[in-house]
Amino acid sequence: MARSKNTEQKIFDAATELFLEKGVDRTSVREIASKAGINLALMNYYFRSKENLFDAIFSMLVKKNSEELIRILNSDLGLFEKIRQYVHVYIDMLSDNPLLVSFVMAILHRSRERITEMKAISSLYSTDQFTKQILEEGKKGNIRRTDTTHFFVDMLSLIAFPFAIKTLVMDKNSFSEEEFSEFIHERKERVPEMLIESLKPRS
Amino acid sequence: MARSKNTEQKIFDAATELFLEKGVDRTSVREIASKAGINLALMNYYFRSKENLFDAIFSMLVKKNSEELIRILNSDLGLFEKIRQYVHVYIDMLSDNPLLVSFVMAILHRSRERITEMKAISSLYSTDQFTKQILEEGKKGNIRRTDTTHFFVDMLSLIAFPFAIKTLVMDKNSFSEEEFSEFIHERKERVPEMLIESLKPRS
DNA sequence: AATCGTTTTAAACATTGTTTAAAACAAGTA
DNA sequence: TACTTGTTTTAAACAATGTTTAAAACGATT
Repeated sequence: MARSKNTEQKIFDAATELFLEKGVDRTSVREIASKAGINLALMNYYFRSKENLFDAIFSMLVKKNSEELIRILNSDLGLFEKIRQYVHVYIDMLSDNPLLVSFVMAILHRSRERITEMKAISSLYSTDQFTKQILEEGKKGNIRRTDTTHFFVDMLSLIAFPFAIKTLVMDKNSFSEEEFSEFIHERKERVPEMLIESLKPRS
Repeated sequence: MARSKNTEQKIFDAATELFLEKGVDRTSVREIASKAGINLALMNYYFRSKENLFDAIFSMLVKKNSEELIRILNSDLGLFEKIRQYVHVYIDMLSDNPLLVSFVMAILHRSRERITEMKAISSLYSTDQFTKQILEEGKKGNIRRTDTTHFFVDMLSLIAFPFAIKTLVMDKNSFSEEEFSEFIHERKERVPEMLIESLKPRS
């Protein structure tokens, strides 16, 4: 049996917090060990290396946060309502974990060559159903014919980027944390309307 | 006189390339010295520390790339034409330096607490003229009344974020470098039209 | 209480950013 | 030339990093 309740989990939790807060490369193993209250070498005992620990944490974060989003995309909601729900849930999720975007961005830059092998990433890719829906509505004439890749990128950009530049936005507008939250809250209405507007046939 | 042509510049150039490519924290001083063909200790002789060298490089990159953008924002172009030019020039600039966005994103996460003191950043803030223009056009009824902060964030998001997730977009769509360039090229028309559309009075 | 596999520990290792003190150099001065 | 002065370069050492190792401590089974 384990001597203490669950050493592996303690390492995992401490590292998750530190990685999100300070970034992987600026978090030392000794810092993780100290926060978890364990011996330095136990990190290498349970996870083979710091990089391996990071991979595990990254996978967990992506999986935990992407499942509900994928469910919405693959649901049989109407297109406009689906867009509204997706944006709403996505922004709420990032509001709960505002460091997630910057963290993922940093990772995309940091491990560019390893992206393809990071299985967790591909779980974000299930847009087939959503893509088909846009194309069909286009054929029916209910919306403008739209490049689905562009549209999805537009949607992700409007949702996620503001979190990545949170510091800049707060600094420039002298926002408090509450004011930034309010700003983000407003985007839950604004972004879907903007996206839907861009889909409606030209008047 | 300097023994070799310009050691300081050689360090600066080598570090710039490596920082953009691999990120600051994953670039060692010995690697910089090796690439620049100089002794290890010269980095600390010319720049006081690696962090200091990074600050100098970051300032240079921001200044070099932001001047033309600020000029456009403060010009007396009509609003729609100004938006078209801004997006066009910005995307061209990022196309020439596609690692810039990820680099800046990583920095925003990495040095969150130092952002305010990074003077270079504030040079991106000169949006007063642009903001005033949007408000005035709104009053005149030429466009919808729009929250200027939201609009500027929308614009930046649609311009910059696709570069940050370049790897994902290429991976998902099996894009070659050329195809990604073409994709980005298309956004130079798409993004301004989407933004302008969102400003036009509801039909 | 003896044994076995698992978990934890302290110590050492190579590599990182940084500092130091001496050497090498260019330019001016006698 | 020979000598001095200030700048630039060098090699070596430093503390801190991620990692490995071998031994100790532990819990469970016999």
